[in-house]
Amino acid sequence: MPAPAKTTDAAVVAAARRLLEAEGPAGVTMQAVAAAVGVRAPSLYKRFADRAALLAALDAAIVAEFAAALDAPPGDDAVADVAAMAARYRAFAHTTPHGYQLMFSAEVPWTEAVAARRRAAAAPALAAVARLTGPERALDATRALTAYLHGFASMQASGAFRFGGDPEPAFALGLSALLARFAGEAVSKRRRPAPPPA
Amino acid sequence: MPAPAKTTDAAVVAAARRLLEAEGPAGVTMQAVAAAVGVRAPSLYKRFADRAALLAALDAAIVAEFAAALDAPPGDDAVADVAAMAARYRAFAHTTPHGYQLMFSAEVPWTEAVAARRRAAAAPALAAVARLTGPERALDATRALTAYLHGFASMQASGAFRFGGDPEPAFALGLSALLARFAGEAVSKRRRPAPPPA
DNA sequence: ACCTGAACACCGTTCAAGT
DNA sequence: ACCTGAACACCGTTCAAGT
Repeated sequence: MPAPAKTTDAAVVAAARRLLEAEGPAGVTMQAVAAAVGVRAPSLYKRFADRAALLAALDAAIVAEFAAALDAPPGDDAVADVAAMAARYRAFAHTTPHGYQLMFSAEVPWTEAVAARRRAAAAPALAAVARLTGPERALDATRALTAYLHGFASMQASGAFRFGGDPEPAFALGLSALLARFAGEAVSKRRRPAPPPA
Repeated sequence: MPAPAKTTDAAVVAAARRLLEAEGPAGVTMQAVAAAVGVRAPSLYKRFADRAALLAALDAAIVAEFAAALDAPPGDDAVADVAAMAARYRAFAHTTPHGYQLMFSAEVPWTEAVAARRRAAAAPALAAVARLTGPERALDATRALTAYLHGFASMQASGAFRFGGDPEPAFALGLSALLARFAGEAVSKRRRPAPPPA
């Protein structure tokens, strides 16, 4: 009758999280995770239906980390707030590349629960962008900005931009183009005088 | 002494290409590729050092496909040329998602040869952007644009943007913001009158 | 109730043996 | 020269048997 649990769901996910960042997704094997919590691989199937379910739980933990990393109280400059959030986004992707990439990986099966978590995590970003664009354009603007941030982060992570020098000016150029348009085009460049008539 | 080759490197890569698009990267196993060319898995090791080398050859084939899909003769409107290239970029990613994604996958080991192929494939895009920005800003602008296109394509492929309706207006918004900045800010929006003095 | 060893199907990879 | 079966280490997963 004694059946002492040797571990917990949370401990399993935490072990998976450590393995992910240390070894990449291929290092998150059922055997390695089990060993990290002092158990044999078959025991994990009492807690998670299969490896995909474990990865989905890991994804949930990472989305929470990510949302916390993006979070900051709004200041009085909406442009600066969004720019700062963009910087935090990049910092997270750079600091924890495997965790970041798992959120976009096909290894995490797409379910309604996954989608709901992402929407919840995106809400503060949407709100910050809305302060810049108004509510009408907030969704489109957030999508465009997120695409840009994700594209830059993932290309940098996968080794693109390895030549031709510093990618920072390129990042700044694209970001300022987006923010300027979102804010109504009067932000980071003075208007030039009208061109002379033809 | 007879030792008739049953297949060729090109046939192996072509079989891998078909498997990739049909089943995703996990479907590209040495056994499945071998079976597709009428051979047993160990024979593939006479042609490719290991699965990573096969994937590198597959990547080369895909980069060539991609470059061909982007290619088009320049017209007389540089903005329209870049916008059209962006549309072809998206079309490729949408039509052949697994092929597209392999180019950014960690499964393809990063080597100097891989990097050289990518630079060659990016040259026409760089040239098209240079017609818009001048040579000084062309590299930064191409990087920013590529990040945006890649981000949008990969988020759409991974199922983001599944809610809140059509992602097309978001794509158009971000693209026009980038192109307007690249072209010097006078493209898709009329200047507003100067704000009244404070 | 939870844990375990043994087993199965499936990988990538090596290698001695065939022709 | 190229191909093959057999073998090995390693996966994910199942299940009967232990406590």
